[in-house]
Amino acid sequence: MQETLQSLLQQRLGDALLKLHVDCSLALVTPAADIRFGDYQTNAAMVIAKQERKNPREVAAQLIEQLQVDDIAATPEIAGPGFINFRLTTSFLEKQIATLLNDPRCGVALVDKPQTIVIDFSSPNVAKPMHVGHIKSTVLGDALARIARFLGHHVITDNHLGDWGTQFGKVIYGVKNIAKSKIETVHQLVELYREVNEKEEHDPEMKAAVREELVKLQQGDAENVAIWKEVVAISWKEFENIYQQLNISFDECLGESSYNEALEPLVKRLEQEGIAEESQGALVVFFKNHPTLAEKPFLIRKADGGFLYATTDIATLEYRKERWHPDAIWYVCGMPQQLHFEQLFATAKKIGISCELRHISFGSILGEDRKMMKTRSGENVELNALLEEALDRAFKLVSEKNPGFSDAEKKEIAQIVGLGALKYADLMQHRTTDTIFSWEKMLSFQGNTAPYLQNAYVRIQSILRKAKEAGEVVAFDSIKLQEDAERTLALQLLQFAEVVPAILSDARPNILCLALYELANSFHRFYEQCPILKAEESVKQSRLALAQLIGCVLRCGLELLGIKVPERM
RNA sequence: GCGUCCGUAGCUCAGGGGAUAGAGCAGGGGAUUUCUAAUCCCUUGGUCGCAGGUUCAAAUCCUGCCGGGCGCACCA
Repeated sequence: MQETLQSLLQQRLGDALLKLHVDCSLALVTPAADIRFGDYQTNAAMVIAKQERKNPREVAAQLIEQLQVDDIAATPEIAGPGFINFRLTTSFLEKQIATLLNDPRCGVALVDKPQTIVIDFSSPNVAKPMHVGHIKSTVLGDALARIARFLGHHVITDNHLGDWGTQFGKVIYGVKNIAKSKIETVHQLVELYREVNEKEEHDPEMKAAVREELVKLQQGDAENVAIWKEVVAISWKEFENIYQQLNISFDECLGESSYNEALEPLVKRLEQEGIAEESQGALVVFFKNHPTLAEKPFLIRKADGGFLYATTDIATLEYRKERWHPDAIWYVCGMPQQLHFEQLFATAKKIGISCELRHISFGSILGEDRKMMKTRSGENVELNALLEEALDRAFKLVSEKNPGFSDAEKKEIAQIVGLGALKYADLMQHRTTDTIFSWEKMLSFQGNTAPYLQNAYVRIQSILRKAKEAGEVVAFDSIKLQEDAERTLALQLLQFAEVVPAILSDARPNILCLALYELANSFHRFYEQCPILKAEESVKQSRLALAQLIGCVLRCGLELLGIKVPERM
């Protein structure tokens, strides 16, 4: 297991505590809260002082006497109420940074105990277009999958498509009775659905006919099944196009329809086992002694005998358990569905499914008016339109800056920058905070945005290209950290190994975004202050190597978020 | 009504027991014959919704209140 700076210091602290015969798991080494306090700090003395009713600064002094860090840091200092501050030596940082060169993992260790994790995300509904509401689940789920895989976990991504349900009665009725020509797009399906929906309101006969079509589908009627399959295929074609643009793929796309056969026996079993009971004509699961769910029954069969998405979700859970024996299942799904997942997980407990179940929820996307984002006519904003606008805006941006690029190159760059900006905007905030959608902000070159990070990368590549053209053969074997800017960069580069593993504990890619932003910011400062190509030979070598390393970490970090980097922009 | 999440600078947000609460934008002032200024530097701006409590230490934990979002039986 590779050490990070933090774990190394933590170990040294542990050794010192051992010598003092103190057992204290709360004594933590953390990155310094402020550069004035050095590189890392520990509150160990204060925690121990509390336990043993001693003076914290005295405890700190004793601790420092036992701390063996002279090979890596200056003598630790006591500060404030009893913090111990560590300042790593430059030579140690230089030594450590050398291990990063040529490391494709940028210093990030694999986890000790790989887990099998099923990640359920995206999950759009068939016969409807994907809209803004799907983007967070899709982008966040993909990023988490990439990160978990990178750390060595066995990840199964599963797109739980909404490809079954009452809406198909209407769609099939529409296809059979209303459609004038062959249906080829999701928009036509939506139109059809809308028309049927409106007409059946004041037409009981039609309502009955719609219902009949649904029943026939559920009973396996050949014609209706064929229409259903066609509808799924039309939808999938459009989804696939979006996923392709977003560079997102799935191991499995087991939609709700995959579990049709399992529902009946499942419900019977739950009833027999006394887990579910009848109530007001429906079959429900009660959680009688649960603090908050006591009065919230979980409906698994309607009074009319139909099943619900709760039913499908239980069946899906059992299927996943059986097929993959996962250690964890993550549901990347919006906040409004919290109650549903609490109920689902409580049910899982009742039926003896013990793997870790997490609802990874996230905030909504709001318009600049702070209300749910809608089009002027009050409809959901379609994802297709959103992607198109991202590409458009990015294309204009590139064209302004680099009119000389060919259209093909501009398009390629627009794709990377525009979609990167869109994804990054969904990942850079704490996931539960609502996002206020703003093209201007996400495409800005200032602040914590994808273009800012991509631009840092592009500048690095430009320098490396020039170096190559000038015939520089860079021996990336030694980095000398002379300037403050260089030292800061080295520290941040080494801390990448600490940040990435920390993301999953609370599913928060935003901490990676922040770290990358700070790295890019430090690079830009370094870029202003420290000439690279014009520096004298030995310094040039070191700075080129440092720049290359920054580029690698930026690229690696952005890739973990599902974002690409351009070579020019 | 019950549940749940949230209230931090003019705006958008970090920070979720530790030091003097941080960024970006906006406002003010500077830097460019460039290694891509799509950048950088300096600066103004905050009783962390309010009131109690726990603690050596609270924006952070607990309780109450105020204000908002979302969810609560046959949609997903």
